[in-house]
Amino acid sequence: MVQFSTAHEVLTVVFQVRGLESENPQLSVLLWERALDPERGAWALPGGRLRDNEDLTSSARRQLAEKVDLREVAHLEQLAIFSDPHRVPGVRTIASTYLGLVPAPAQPELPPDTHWQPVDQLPPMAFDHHPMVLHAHARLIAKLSYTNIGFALAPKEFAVSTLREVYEAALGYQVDATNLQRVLTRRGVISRTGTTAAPGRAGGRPAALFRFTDDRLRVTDEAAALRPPA
Amino acid sequence: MVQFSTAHEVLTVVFQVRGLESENPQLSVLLWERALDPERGAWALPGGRLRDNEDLTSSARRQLAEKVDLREVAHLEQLAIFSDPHRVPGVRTIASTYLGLVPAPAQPELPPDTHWQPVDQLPPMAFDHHPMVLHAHARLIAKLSYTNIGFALAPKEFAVSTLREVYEAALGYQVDATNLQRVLTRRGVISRTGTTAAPGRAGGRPAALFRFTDDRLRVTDEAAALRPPA
DNA sequence: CCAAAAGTGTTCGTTGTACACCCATGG
DNA sequence: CCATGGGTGTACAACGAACACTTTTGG
Repeated sequence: MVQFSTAHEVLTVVFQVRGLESENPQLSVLLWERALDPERGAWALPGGRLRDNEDLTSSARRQLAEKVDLREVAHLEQLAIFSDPHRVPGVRTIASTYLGLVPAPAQPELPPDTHWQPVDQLPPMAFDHHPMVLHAHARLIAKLSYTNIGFALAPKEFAVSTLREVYEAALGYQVDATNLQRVLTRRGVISRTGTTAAPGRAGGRPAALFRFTDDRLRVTDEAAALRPPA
Repeated sequence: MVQFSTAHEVLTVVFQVRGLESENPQLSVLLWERALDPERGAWALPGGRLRDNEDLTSSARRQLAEKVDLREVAHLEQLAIFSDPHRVPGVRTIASTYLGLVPAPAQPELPPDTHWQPVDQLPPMAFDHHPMVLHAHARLIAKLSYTNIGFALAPKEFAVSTLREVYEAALGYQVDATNLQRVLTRRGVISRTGTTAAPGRAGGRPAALFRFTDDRLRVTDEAAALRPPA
């Protein structure tokens, strides 16, 4: 029967803000370089075939753990399905894409063919993986505005200035630290730990430390317009 | 090989606001009643197996056209994938769900086993189709707030009071006609046609007619917070 | 001229942005 | 005591909700 000649793969776009302590932190994607044809030398998203006894989310988690030894994914969500019959050569394969986020300080060990690539300098990519990254990035930018999704990118505890760097890297434009704090505090997204960080060698007032109130995705700005009557 | 024993189906949650000219319009879903086991007598979403040479969107369109003779779908978008290995008995089947919207005046011919069911009075449903409908409804409610998605539910031309009924049915709560007009006009979502509707027999000022400016989905309230600097 | 339906205007609170000003620390 | 970075306060504009008021029709 024809309907059995279709395979299903799961591909995950994993983002992390890297270089926080350096001059310019950057949002980066996890990619691996294909050693074999087709598309030898092109960069691909981590993932692979779906197994019989697992659902898609488990599969995404397993692939990341097995193939790139990455277990510190703080958030994972479905993106779109790519189903063009000719998106890859050979057996027809439908791809389910996921968005995965890794907190900033984590530095997992990576296999030699795997690297973090800044999202604004993507290398030539295999198959239809390039639009997948763009789609994931767009989703991340949107959700930073109306959810607490930043918890999955930021360190456990952080100064507001650090959080600003995380947001700037992910959004791709400058953010006012003052207002970032106000907006996120008003929404209950972040809260003070009570402790402070030591100032740098140049002096300056010690920064109050914050943490994200929740470590699960929450919508914090439900409906801007046409909300239910009070 | 195990990975070939998986089938893929497309299921579409089709919504329409019905009973606009009557006393209480309701948002309704298109469902058909299963005549055979498993789940005989339960209500199911329209859809079916994916063919070799079509992508998911084409498949959804084809299924609706073939099975329920429904061609007037004004908007169609991907929802989630349901991939629990045991979500249906027999061969493992992954379900891709779609949200479809049909404009209010359209009254397509339906097969005898197919009906429009009000979303707040859903009958017992087959497999995992019930959460799919809830998911689609939540998506619709959210998008009514920050996109022009109403174009796919409303008639071509309409008075603001009619549009209010559409929004109220879809959202499930009361909406102020004054503010609905202001918000949608300010965003450029609707615009006047220049013509007016004849008043009813009880009199009253003739209503100005509007239309949706676009007939494709557009985001009209991009980022409420953390938007790029001017 | 009155009821009914539609449309306009006004007020108010909330949210988000921009920016000036004050605070705490190291040298 | 001053540079540096952190934090608070204030002013302003935009948006949306609520509601009173005016306009236009049929009887």
